[in-house]
Amino acid sequence: MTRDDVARLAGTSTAVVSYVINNGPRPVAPATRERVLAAIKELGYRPDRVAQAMASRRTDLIGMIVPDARQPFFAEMAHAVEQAAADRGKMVLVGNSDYLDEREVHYLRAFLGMRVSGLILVSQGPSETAAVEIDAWDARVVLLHRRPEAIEDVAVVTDDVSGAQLATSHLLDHGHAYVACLGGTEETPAVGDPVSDHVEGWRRAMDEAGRSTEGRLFQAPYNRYDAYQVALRLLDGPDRPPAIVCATDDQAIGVLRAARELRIDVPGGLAVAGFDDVKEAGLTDPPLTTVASDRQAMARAAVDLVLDDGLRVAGSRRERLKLFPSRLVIRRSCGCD
Amino acid sequence: MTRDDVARLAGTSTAVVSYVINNGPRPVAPATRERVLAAIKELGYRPDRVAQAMASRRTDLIGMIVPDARQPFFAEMAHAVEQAAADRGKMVLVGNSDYLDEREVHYLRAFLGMRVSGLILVSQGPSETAAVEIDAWDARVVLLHRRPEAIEDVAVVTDDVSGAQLATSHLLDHGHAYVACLGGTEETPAVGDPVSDHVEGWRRAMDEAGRSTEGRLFQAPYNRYDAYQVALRLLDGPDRPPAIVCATDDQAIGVLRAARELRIDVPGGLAVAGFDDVKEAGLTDPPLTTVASDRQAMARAAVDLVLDDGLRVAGSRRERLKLFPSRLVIRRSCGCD
DNA sequence: TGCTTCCCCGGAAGCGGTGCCGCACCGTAC
DNA sequence: GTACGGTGCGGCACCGCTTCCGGGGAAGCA
Repeated sequence: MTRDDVARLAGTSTAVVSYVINNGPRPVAPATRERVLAAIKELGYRPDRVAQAMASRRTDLIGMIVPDARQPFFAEMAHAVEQAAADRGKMVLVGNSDYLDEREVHYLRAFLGMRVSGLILVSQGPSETAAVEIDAWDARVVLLHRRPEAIEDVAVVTDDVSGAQLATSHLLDHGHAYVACLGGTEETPAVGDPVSDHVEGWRRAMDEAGRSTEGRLFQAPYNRYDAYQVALRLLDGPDRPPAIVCATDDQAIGVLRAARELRIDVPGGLAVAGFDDVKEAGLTDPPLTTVASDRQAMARAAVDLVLDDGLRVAGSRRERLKLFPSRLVIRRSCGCD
Repeated sequence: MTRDDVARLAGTSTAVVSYVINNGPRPVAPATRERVLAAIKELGYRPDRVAQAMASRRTDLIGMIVPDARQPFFAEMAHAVEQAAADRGKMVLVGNSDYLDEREVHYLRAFLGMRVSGLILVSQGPSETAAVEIDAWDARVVLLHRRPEAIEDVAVVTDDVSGAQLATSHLLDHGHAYVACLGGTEETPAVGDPVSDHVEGWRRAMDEAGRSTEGRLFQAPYNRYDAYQVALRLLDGPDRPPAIVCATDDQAIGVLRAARELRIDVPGGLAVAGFDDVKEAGLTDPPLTTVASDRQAMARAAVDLVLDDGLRVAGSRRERLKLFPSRLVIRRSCGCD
């Protein structure tokens, strides 16, 4: 089934079939349109998207790369983006980098080669190869959630510094001597990594309260399983911290699990706060106090930026930034209630 | 940058460039090949995948449709498929149907229009529209995990009946008077729905042990959040069941959470078993006894079937089935240890 | 040396659409 | 009756790549 068949049956040219399918670029007389539509239906004709993409040099695809869609936060993010894109008639292809630069670039190349109309990148590492690939293709990219230094493109991120500060202060307000911080795995996380911002926010809050941060920053991968292992060791020691802010909810869930294992009461013996407000945060025991931002709105912003020409704005990195506010969601793991 | 540029720089024809890129279909003299490769590198040429797809009438894409990739089970399944496909040089596009027939068909059409080389369908509802769409396109489809009656294609599924039977018997062996079952939401789940098989397995085990199943089957959506709500009501009643087998681990997690809320000790006051063995099952409190199957192998089988011509086999539905065994993973929620 | 045979390579015809450009036809103004 | 503007369609040149087919040159053989 090709346009030719349709054109023949409708007794028109193939051009007219195109005009009808795309509502343009030239008008078609109502009667002709009807004939074409009828022929399409009769033959069960479906335009070949590949051929359309080839000829029109565009697609209604958006590529999205995330570190690992099995983690709830990324899964929810991807879902939000999918919805926002669907609202604008676009489809999202998502690829998992598995926290590997190499796979990130692999998907980047693959998506770009597929002529996606834009790319939403929830980056992981330093992404230097990704950066060169991006401007080799002169691709339309928006960074979401993380903002690696190597990549200059427009970014949609949350105010992680304030968020962490909020959470830390809140924990401090509960009267704890200090608050430990569970960051990412990197010794010195790159600028643009939300986790480094979390750490920064935590530092500020601690400083303001006049507490030392010395030796109170711990490292764990962002997922609950590894964080659980780390927390097991951390909480079992002699100087167990009275409170912990985590860089992600998933880590916090691991901490909660470790605390239960060790029969440490939360929040009685240990206060915990997370970050991201994943859906599950409401169903942990105790429910997790965490830092939220408007995921829907961020997804929409990212999609809008990538589709409209919001990307090509000039200006410094700071200006090419869409910063969403963080707010504290108080549940019970902090000691409230 | 097109092939023409490469050909010009290398001093060959465009055909030769193709031969080099694809290692065929005709051989190229080593010296020529080198020149072409050098030109490609110098220009930073990347073949246009869309044009390749258009000309060759194939892609290295596999479409996959799942109900909701935010649920751990589907996320893990998708990940396994992604890996299996990557091993064979293919890329997977995944779409979420959100349990809506309409969106399932939407993705089906979209993927088919993109000329994917095959489709792996983790279906949800009855999928009748999906079925007509599939043979309208004469698409290469393999069903994974679920097997709606409307779709005739080859399926890769687990032996859910035995699995549920195993789990139920095990719970019974712990001496409980009976085992309740938490199934899906449908009054009469369609044939091919694993959940209906779970229920069937549960029935058999109960029958064998001479226990009545009357009024002991309950309904809940497959996710932890809704299952939690259902469990809250179920467990709070006067005749709380002594043991429950759930149709999915996610439901079981919801049940565990509800039990904790109600201060019911698991497994002391309530034994629980799940189904699927998602990663998280090892990290619940208590760790979840569940039914596992080899997800890796199933993913590989699905990918192999969809890519090779395993699909076109004749034979009855029963013959067009790849059944993977279920095995019981004993942890602590059942009362062991 | 003349004729096959084989190996490499190039020309060119698609793949299934898009969309520019121009033509034919009709109605209106003069 | 001729000139003219507008409207609706159709011809056709692409988009960038694959791959068939055939030609030309070198090597092999008599």
